[in-house]
This record gives sequence, C-alpha cells and structure tokens, in this order.
Amino acid sequence: MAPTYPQFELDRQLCFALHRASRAVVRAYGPLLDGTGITYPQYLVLLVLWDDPDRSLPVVDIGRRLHLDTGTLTPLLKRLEALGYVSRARDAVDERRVLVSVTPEGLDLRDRLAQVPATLYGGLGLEPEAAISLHRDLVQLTERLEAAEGGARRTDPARQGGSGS
Amino acid sequence: MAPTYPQFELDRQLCFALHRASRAVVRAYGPLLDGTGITYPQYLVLLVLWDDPDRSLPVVDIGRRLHLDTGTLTPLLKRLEALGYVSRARDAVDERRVLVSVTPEGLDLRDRLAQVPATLYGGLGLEPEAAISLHRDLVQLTERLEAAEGGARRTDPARQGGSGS
DNA sequence: CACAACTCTATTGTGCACAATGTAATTGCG
DNA sequence: CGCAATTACATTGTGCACAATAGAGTTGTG
Repeated sequence: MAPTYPQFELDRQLCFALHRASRAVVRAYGPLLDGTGITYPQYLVLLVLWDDPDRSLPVVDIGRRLHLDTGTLTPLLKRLEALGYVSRARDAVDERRVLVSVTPEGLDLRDRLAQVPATLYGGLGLEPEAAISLHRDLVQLTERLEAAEGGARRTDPARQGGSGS
Repeated sequence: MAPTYPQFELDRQLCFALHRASRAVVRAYGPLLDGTGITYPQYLVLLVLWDDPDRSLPVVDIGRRLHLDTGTLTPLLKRLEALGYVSRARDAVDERRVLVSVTPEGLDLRDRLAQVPATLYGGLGLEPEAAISLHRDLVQLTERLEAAEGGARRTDPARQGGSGS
C-alpha cells in the first residue's frame, strides 16, 4: 500500500513557519528604513554599534554578536560606510583588525529611527507577554539548533537510504 | 540628559530572534540534505510538489504556496531540473505557464529524506505541544505582518524626524 | 631574531530574496 | 476579428548568507 508522508506537510513545518516569518519581518522593516538608505541587516549592525560605549567595534565582535561571518559583514560594512553612517579604519594597536565606528550621522539615525520598533510591533496587536514568550521560545530553539550544529553530521539519513541511483 | 534607547536592545528584538532562528534552521538542514545536492529552499519546493496529486504544478502555484516570486523560483527550479529531480515544460493548454513536475528521482528523494524532520527535531528535546504552540504563534505573527504590508507605508517615521540633514 | 601557529579581514563563488522590467501568451471588449 | 489589459514567466540588478580560500599581521617558542 502507498505510504503517506505526514511529516512533510508544509503547513505543519516549524522550519517553514520560521522561514516565512523571518522574511515577513525583514520585508516589514523595509518601508520603515526606506528614508535612511539602510537595509534590515545594516540596521542590526547599527543596533550593535549604538550599544557599545565607544560606538566602535572590530568586525569580529560585530560578527560574534549577530552570528554573522566576515564574508557577509565586510561588504555590508562597506555599504554602511558609503552611506556615511560608519567609518572603518585599521586598529593601530592590532593591524589585523578593522575598527568600525559610528559617525555623527550614524548616531543621528538612532533618533530618527527611535519609533521604528514601536511602529512595527504596535500595529500587530501582539500582547507584550505573548511577544516575550515567543522571543524566549525562539531563543531556546535557536540555541538548541546551534548547539547541535557540530554533532549531527553523523546521522545523515540522506546518505543511508541506498535504494536510489 | 542623555536619553536611553531600551527599544533597541538587541537581545529583546523579536525580529533578531526570528532572523537568527531562521538562519539556524536553514543551516541545520544543510548536512541533512547534503547527500542529495539540494538546498533548503529547494527542499521546500519539493514539499509542495510531493503534496500535489499530479506531482506537477505551474510556477505561479508553487510561488503562491511558499510566498516566493518568480525571480527567486525560476533559477531555483532550473537548478532542481539540472539535478534531475524535476522537469519543466510549457503547458500545452496555456503556453504562458511552465509546468514543474517531479521526476522519478525526485519522488525517490521523498523516501530518502523521510527521516529528516524527525532527525532534526528529535534531537532538540522540544515538547510536541511547545512546537505546536510556537508554530501557531509564528503563523499568527506572519499573517499580521503580511496583512500590514500594504498599509503601513504612510506612518514611516524615518521620513518624519526632520532634525537631520 | 627565526619561524610556525594562530587570528583577523578580505575575496571568491554559489545560492536565496526581492524589486523592477521585459516579453510572450491569453483574455476580454468593442 | 483587432487590440488593450491581464497573466505568467524570464531577466537584471542589488543585497544578504555562507563556505572556502587567501593573505597580512600577531603571538609564542626556542
């Protein structure tokens, strides 16, 4: 008899719900950032830099905070620099490092965007407790996924089902 | 006095938690799909096609299901075709359409990958009810975000704070 | 100092996401 | 039918994500 595959039902896939929600959120930020010329991932980088007491961090620290690598960050930071919101300079102490610093224009942006989070989430009718518990569940899931990253490679089922070609 | 910006705290941003979780999930699928040559978005397309009674859909229907547009799907489908998992052919009835059909090799993949969802989620210690409620919350959030997409452009705060240049 | 190991950034290549535009086929209206 | 509007796919261009690699700078050891 023909087997069924309930595990593949799209509308029950947590992964698809995540993927779709993430894309929707990035799209939702688009119009709110439009007047500034920055994109959503660039906004995340500014969040990290604004939070720093010196408003200045090496690339690797930004990457650690956002879980992004240099192949993503280097061109992104160059675009932020071209927009005038950050400056990049080799660290005099350790010349392997590039220090990324917020410019005055980049700091102004923080005030210009101060209402963005409230604007975005305000229109959704999301209960604050619901948002907090959703956030907590997402962080927990992410940490478990990232913890499993190095170890799960052995049990690759795609390499086992040898009925194929 | 200097204002503070609690709304920008990275570790409270729902958007960042989503973005990071989504990337983690896609990365987690990588090794599980490695033996097949497909990527996670290609896997999503196969989920849609496997679910169709004819295993054959026009591009626009796949896009509607996954909320992806043709600029993303056309090259992705060509890669799936190059791998031998789908075929693409103009619909004889309506020649504007390209019908994407699962090949026998593409159907074999469903069996080869049957354990993938269980493998991925099984190692996380996620309670089934927790997964279901997380899924429900994500879908609700996504639908609210997508519903707001056409209408929120008027209240763009980045265009209002006129203290800038 | 010499030199291997390591760290950090940059580069290259592949693929996804999406906006904007182009083009061919179809549909609808007079 | 003739032709404008619509539909569906393809193409182009920009930017993000990430693996792999390269290369410059630094550190540790003798």
